[in-house]
Amino acid sequence: MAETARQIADDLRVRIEAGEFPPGKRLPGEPALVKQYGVAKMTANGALKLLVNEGLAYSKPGSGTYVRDFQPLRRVANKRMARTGWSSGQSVWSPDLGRRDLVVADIRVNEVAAPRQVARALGLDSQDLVLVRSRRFLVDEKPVQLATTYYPASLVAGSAITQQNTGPGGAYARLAELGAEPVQFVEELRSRMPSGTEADLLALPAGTPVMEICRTAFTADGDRVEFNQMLLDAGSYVLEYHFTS
Amino acid sequence: MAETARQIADDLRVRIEAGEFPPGKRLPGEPALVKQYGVAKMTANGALKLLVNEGLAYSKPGSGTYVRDFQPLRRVANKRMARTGWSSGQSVWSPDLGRRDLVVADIRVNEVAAPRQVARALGLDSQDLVLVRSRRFLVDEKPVQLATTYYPASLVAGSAITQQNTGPGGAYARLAELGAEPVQFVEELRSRMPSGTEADLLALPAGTPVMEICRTAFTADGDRVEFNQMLLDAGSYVLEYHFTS
DNA sequence: CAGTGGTCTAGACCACAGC
DNA sequence: CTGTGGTCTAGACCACTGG
Repeated sequence: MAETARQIADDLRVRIEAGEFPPGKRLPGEPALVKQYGVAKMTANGALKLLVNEGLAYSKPGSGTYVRDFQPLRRVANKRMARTGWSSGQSVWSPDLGRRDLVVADIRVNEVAAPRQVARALGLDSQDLVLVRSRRFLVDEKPVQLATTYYPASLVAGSAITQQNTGPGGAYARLAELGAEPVQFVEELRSRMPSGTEADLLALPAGTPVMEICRTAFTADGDRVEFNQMLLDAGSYVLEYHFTS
Repeated sequence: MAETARQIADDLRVRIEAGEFPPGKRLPGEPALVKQYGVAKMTANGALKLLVNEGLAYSKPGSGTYVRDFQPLRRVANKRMARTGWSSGQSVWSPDLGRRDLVVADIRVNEVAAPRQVARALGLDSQDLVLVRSRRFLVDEKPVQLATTYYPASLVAGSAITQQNTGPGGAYARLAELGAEPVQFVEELRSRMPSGTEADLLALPAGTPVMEICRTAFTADGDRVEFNQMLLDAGSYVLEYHFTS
């Protein structure tokens, strides 16, 4: 009686966390909330929308509102260091991750003048040409990551990096053949809410942030040979970094 | 004329990105939108709420809705590696960050039985005691980070780590004196929307995600001596990682 | 087909800002 | 004090789901 949308949402949140509504379970619908709490339909809708915007639930129009479940992928930035023995600690999240396939789709390759940000990252002039490879990664048909990679065009001209299929070992193997093997990396990472376009491309439910990663790759000589801009569905990923200090 | 909330928000977003409304500028208010687009007040409110939930704007009740501006801090996980010459590439975001002071507040120290997650991370039994240090970091009076650090109680008993002030060089210097200097680290990172409590503690505007970092610290022998759980205001931080592979 | 979530309207009341 | 954002109501229409 005379509850507010926020209070109804709080109530439901408590019951979700208490396990009354396990992941995947349908929450009480708008008509039920209207009857139970004696509020208007719009208020009930607002309460559910709060939960959705918090990323706790998602709604299927015409069907219901359901508790979300998380099964994030684990992205280990530096695999080689991670393999050394000392880092054998247990994972904090998603320790029992089944191995799921990462499918690459929508590969596009073209050559453009270096955008400002890219030129600065790679140490180029803004008139210099860069090779752009963009692609989309899917897991179980669901997009989880957009990636756009830039290479100095003069460096990779004629190599398989300019093809859709970069060949065995991928782009890094080709760079190594060109005498420009990347061995050192810097990643800059932000998190924010997605734009509408980004939300569409990643098929993001409301209430899901994205993680934006800008990775610069260096050769042993300190030359910058790759700039990779990634956009991850934050609900689909746990990132892992290993380092010494 | 019969615009929907989403369309109005799209319109405003375009104009924001075009520079018509620079950061800090007040957006057209609800009454203005009602008149301009011929919609109901609730629709105008919904349009502005969309922008707020995207993190593009914030509203000051009684005053107006304003375009947000970002001035993130830069957190470099491994400072030592970052100092080496090869990583001298330009920063992608916030290149001209002024040096702002990170103030520590609300330090609480106590001893409890290890929570499950902590026990697993530190390789302890759940009956083992851990020393818990929790604190809040502020920049310009605004909270930007919550941190809770756990140490095996038997390791740090009697040291200054059990005090509010850990002394010169901080906790790591004390660990080094105990023969347990942390030199290797694993960080696991997630991003998600905050709970209501977390949003309050960090004074987060709506539409701001948090980044959750779990860091485990190892000695050269591979012993785990610290577990640090951090919660960052995503709008206030850019993270930077350096590594080889 | 009935039930669901999504959205809009028109009007109302409140708390707060800032003059 | 007036103007602002925040929220609620009661009723309406739509598109979609699922039996």
